[in-house]
Amino acid sequence: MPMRTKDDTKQDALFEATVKLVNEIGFAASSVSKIAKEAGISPATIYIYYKNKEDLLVSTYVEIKKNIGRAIQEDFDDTQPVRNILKHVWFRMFEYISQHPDYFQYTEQFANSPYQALVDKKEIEKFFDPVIHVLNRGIEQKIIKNVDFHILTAFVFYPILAISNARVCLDFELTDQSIETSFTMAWDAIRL
Amino acid sequence: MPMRTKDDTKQDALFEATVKLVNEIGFAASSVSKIAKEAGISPATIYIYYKNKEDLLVSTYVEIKKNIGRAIQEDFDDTQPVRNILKHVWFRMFEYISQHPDYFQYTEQFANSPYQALVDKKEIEKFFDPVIHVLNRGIEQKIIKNVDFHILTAFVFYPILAISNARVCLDFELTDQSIETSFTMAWDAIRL
Amino acid sequence: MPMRTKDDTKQDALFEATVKLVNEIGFAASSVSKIAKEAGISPATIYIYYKNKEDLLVSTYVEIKKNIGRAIQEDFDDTQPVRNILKHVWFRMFEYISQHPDYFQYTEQFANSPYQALVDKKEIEKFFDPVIHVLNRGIEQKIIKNVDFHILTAFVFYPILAISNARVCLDFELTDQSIETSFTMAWDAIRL
Amino acid sequence: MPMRTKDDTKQDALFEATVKLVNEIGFAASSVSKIAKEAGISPATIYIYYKNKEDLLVSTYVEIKKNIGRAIQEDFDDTQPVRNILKHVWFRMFEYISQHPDYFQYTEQFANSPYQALVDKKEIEKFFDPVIHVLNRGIEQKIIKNVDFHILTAFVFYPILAISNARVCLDFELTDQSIETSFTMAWDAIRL
DNA sequence: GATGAATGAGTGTTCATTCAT
DNA sequence: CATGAATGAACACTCATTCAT
Repeated sequence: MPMRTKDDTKQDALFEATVKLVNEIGFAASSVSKIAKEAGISPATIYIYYKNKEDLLVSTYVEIKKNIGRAIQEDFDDTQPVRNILKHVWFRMFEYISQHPDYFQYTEQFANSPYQALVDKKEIEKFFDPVIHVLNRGIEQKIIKNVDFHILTAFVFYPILAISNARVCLDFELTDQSIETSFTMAWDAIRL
Repeated sequence: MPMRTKDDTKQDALFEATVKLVNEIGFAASSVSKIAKEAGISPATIYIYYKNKEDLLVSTYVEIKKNIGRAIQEDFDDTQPVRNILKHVWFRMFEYISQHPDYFQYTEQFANSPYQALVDKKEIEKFFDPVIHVLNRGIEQKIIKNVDFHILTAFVFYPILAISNARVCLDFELTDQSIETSFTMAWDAIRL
Repeated sequence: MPMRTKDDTKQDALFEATVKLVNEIGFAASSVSKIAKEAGISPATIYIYYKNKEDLLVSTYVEIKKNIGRAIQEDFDDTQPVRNILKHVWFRMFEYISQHPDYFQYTEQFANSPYQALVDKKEIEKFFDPVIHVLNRGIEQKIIKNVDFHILTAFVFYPILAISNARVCLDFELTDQSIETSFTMAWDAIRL
Repeated sequence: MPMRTKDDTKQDALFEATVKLVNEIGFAASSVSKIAKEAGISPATIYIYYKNKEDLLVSTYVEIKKNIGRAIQEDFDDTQPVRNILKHVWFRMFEYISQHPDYFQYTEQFANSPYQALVDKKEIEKFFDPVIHVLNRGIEQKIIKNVDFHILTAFVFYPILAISNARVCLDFELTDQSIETSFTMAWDAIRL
């Protein structure tokens, strides 16, 4: 949590530099000084905006998660049927990852690092509350299988990550048709 | 030309120490000397068994993947219907992850680290050939949706990881019933 | 943009420590940490002033060579006859080596180490240009034998090193008379 | 001083490997294991033939010096006039260095390393006794300047090293004529 | 005699962080 | 607010040497 002060451009540069470097050379190799150099500032300056390296990395993660949460809730229409809403959210998420593969990749690396333990899970879940709400509604309406929330997301959203990962890492190409099919598969998995 | 012989227990200890430490403190923090200390040997000794740190980590990963591949092919019966085989494999994998959460978690961390790029993907895929074969058979028999292999696995196997991850990281409990349901969901996702 | 300024005394101490240690324990044994300890600074600090160990050693060499070049050109009088100039230079060099046996010994060790290959030979030769000029003048005036510059210096200056080396290493004593004779020998070697 | 045992070929290989490696990568970088690998034997085997690394390097040096001493005394004819003998020796030495630039370069590196202090100077000088004898005869016969032996060799033999070094390191070419002249210069330097 | 395994001590270098300016 | 200088601690790795076989 940065203590917002004068120079927002520095903080933005820092955010971008962190994501870029972690994607390029990995978590372990992304040192404070390298990030600082990438952002065009002094290593010491980082400690004005963030408590320490951990804080920088965690804050960057939370920031991206917030962005994703915001993105999938754009044009969110609670009056629609459950399937429509989920499809909307699903495509929004897919789109976000496609447009920001670097942000997405950062979260993937982060989520499998020990830093993950330092994140306030409640704060993250907050960003995704509306989606949880819709899933619960689907269960109540006997449209969706009555299983734990974790299992549902494992079939709805986790595959997006897997597919995106394959796309990013293995240069695997996706047609519009197969994206459409993918959502159908997600829906088939959870619907009653 | 006689000589002192290589000590198999040392290499085993090294394997276990690597997995344990990476799980406990993460990839980045797992230094060669810490791994050596955990294994009860000198850091220098590691370089007798492995070319360098990278080789140690990659070899450990490949070893686990090989184990998983072996595990899911136990009692593999190609004469069975596609669904039965997949269910068998699915449960085998679930069981393996449940019994070796540390091995599994290591692969998860590894797969999202920059080391991942160093693995010979073909070698890994080899271990999972029979499964790929069954999926293809399902497609030919018009039992399974005709989409890319990456997408199919994203819905069949990736959710296992997500669910297991939740179990490991969030102490989320699973009933036999919900495991059963989970496979049904995987199958519903991919079946025609 | 204020900052802490670089400490000139540190770099001087580093220079002296490098020379001293290389003379005492040799090139191979002079590790970065030993040099740092001798200079009274942290090993890490060296990397603020020099790119790496190689840079430290090469820079130290070039610095000494520059000093020698400067020393032998003091009171250099181009209007004098060739022999007088050479005698002046010869004695200046002899004096420098006598007064700075450690600097001189450093260059001797360096010149026979693999680091030698990393030095910009042109840059070094620049420091000795006037001397080369005088030798050429002597050749033109038919006072000095018309042979390659390398051979001339091999007889004029290289013996100084040999004699000085003997003095430093073997505690061999030199009288003023024998120094005088030594120059005569150098001159006899090259004069026509 | 190796304790000559069964396998002389191993010791020869060791000698050649040591010289080769020191020339290629320098003194500091020439580790025992690298030398062993170059010689095609185990590092441990070196300790059968030599007390330690130092012993290996020093013995190799002494061996080469002995060879040089032997070489310059070939066809040595004590009945000849002083100048003829010196010329003979001078050319023999020049020839040896030309034919064994690697051996020569090893001695140059060694003589400027701290190992040099470990050599029994008397033992080396022994190999060159006849030459010293001739120089003394020249002084007695008032043919050669009456100065210390170190100064005489500094002008007779040291320039050979300087010229050879230039040849080896700087690809500087020598004609037969200039070799002839070089000896004349050496002689001019020391003759009365 | 000869080996590869094994290691404590050390290598050059980078780290996250602090501090005087 | 922002900096480059400074560092103790750690890094991955190699060293010379010993030892059981």
